Amino acid sequence: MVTVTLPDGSQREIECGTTVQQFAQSIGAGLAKAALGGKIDGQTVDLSAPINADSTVEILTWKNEEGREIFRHTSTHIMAQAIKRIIPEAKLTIGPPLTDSFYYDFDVPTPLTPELLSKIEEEMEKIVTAAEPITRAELARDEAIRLFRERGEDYKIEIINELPEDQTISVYSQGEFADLCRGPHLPNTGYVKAYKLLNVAGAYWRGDVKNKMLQRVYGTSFPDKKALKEHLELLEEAKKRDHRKIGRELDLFSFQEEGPGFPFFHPNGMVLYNEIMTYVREELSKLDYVEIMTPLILNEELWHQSGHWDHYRENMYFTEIDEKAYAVKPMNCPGCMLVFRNDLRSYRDLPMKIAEFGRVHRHELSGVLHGLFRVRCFTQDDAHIFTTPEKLEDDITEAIDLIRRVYEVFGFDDYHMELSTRPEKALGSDEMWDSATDALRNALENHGIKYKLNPGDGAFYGPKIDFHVNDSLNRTWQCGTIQVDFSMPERFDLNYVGPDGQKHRPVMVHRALVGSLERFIGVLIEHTAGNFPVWLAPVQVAVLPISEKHLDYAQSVYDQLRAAGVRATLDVAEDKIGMKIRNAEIRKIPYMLVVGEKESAAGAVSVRRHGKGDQGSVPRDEFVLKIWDEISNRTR
RNA sequence: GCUGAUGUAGCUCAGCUGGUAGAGCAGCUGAUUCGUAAUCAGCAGGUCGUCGGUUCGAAUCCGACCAUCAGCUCCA
Repeated sequence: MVTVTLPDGSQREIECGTTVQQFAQSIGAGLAKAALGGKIDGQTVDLSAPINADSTVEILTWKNEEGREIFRHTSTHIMAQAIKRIIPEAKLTIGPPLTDSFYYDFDVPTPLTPELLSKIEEEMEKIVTAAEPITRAELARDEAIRLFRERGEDYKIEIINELPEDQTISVYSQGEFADLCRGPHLPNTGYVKAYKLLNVAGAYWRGDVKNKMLQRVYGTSFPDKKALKEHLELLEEAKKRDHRKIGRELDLFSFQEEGPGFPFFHPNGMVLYNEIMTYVREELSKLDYVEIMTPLILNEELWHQSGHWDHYRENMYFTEIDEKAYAVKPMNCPGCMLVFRNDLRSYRDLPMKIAEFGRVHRHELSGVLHGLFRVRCFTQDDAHIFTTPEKLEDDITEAIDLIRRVYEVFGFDDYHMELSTRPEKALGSDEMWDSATDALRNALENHGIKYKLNPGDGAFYGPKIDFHVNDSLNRTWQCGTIQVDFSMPERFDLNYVGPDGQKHRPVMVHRALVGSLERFIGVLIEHTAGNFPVWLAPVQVAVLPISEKHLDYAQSVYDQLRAAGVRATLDVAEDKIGMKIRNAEIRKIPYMLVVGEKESAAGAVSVRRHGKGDQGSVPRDEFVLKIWDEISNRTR
């Protein structure tokens, strides 16, 4: 007998060699039915794995992330089996589960077509219906190599050869299909009741452009059809929030063939742009920032000095003026360096916080352009903080607080932070790196902030904290950032005069709150689905006269709103009120004021809130006060 | 940049195997003056992404280019 400890701390005695499946059965039939795999002492295992010693055991179901991974991993094998049946010469590579989907990469003689997907799905159906038992076998290295050589699976052999000597090599089989796989897997293929192949795409072997391009098939799967349907509807819903679509519908911005990757902001989009800048400026002035503006084009020499020519040339645009080489700035820092260096600085000036809404141009690969999320020209709400090593942590803390406050005002809670540390190729001494990394880490931990650690992912000039925000399809985009920089002050020979009368080298921090205004606006659009809070809405109020007879009164209401600084429109069209409301609703205007006979007699307005319907009639002055309050407080 | 897909009116889309383009919405004009998500009628709008080729004839077939979309991190 062995003693099994469950996650809740309770213990059970069971016979040695009992499988996870049997153990689940002994707890309850329901659990046994829901079980997808197990976890013995923290190690995920098949349901058929025996429990051979005293251990902690957890039964994994759809509710556990690991359970879902097992489920998706088996799904990817089923898909691979189906594809091997249709294209026998397809070579298997890797096929992992993702958060809510899975994929498998194949080396195939001709690219897969979307039409093939339904054929593959039909074949998968057969495999699922057959409920093929899935078996695990542990093989010696040479046996495994022989097996995959016979099957012509060159990539699997490559993988085996790279596995450490002491690694157990396991092969999972179902019917005629066998795959090198660590597992664990479901007991049979019948578990995967609902699945859908989503798309095909190219992907490089091991993600390296130098390698051969493989064909990747994406799919998703669920234990039942209902869950699959809900998931697909969610994807559909997310597409409706796509900022590119809403940007067109609300006439916020456009892209033109004449400038791929260079967004054109329309009047409505400019309102968002300017409101964001106004708000950020308010926050900056509270913290004693100063603001500068530096040129877009600067002599190429500067970029040699800054190191961008060495490290960032590929992404830069170059030009010539009076037969001299110039570059369009991809970052704002060098310009700011020149401003700092333009004067003698005292320790009394530090920390010196210099902000710039800097417009930068970067040559991104054509294939990665993506609406406002990935553009070739954007404005950063940049700032460079010149400080001393002693004050560094306080300045970082202030920046973190600022970023979080700003995100809160915009209604964001779906973001996470990542701390990136020293990469292989790095400038500066170990001590500098350690103290800067500590400053960042302490600032995070003193706030009790959870963060993801990216060892070796820092910039060559210093460690950083990045803020990542999720889009409607759960893709993450970097927005805010706080980066410590040892390199720039050195390269530009920046100094300040200390209390001792000697020259000292300042520490520099780059920081951006929303990052790229363009990207942030994109995220904001998806986050709100275009239903902006009143303070941001391009049009805040639509005044809708019932008929021409009420135009004069409507005009006076409109004038009053405009005089109060409210962005209002007056709908003078000869439409019925239903049509005017519909038009305003479609444009997602937060407030509609219906004015007719009753209102003009009472000096009132009938308020209709976007998406919420009629809110009843209020005196016009009262409405103006209320909306003014909402705007100036930036109510979410 | 690479792989695949797509490109027809401002928007959304139709146009089978080649026979010189069509709808709805939006726009304009007129009628209607109306109470909380679409009043009626008429008009106008496209060198079918660009350039080249095949053909008596190309939106349709072929090629190149441009743009857009998905993917190119998840390690058996």
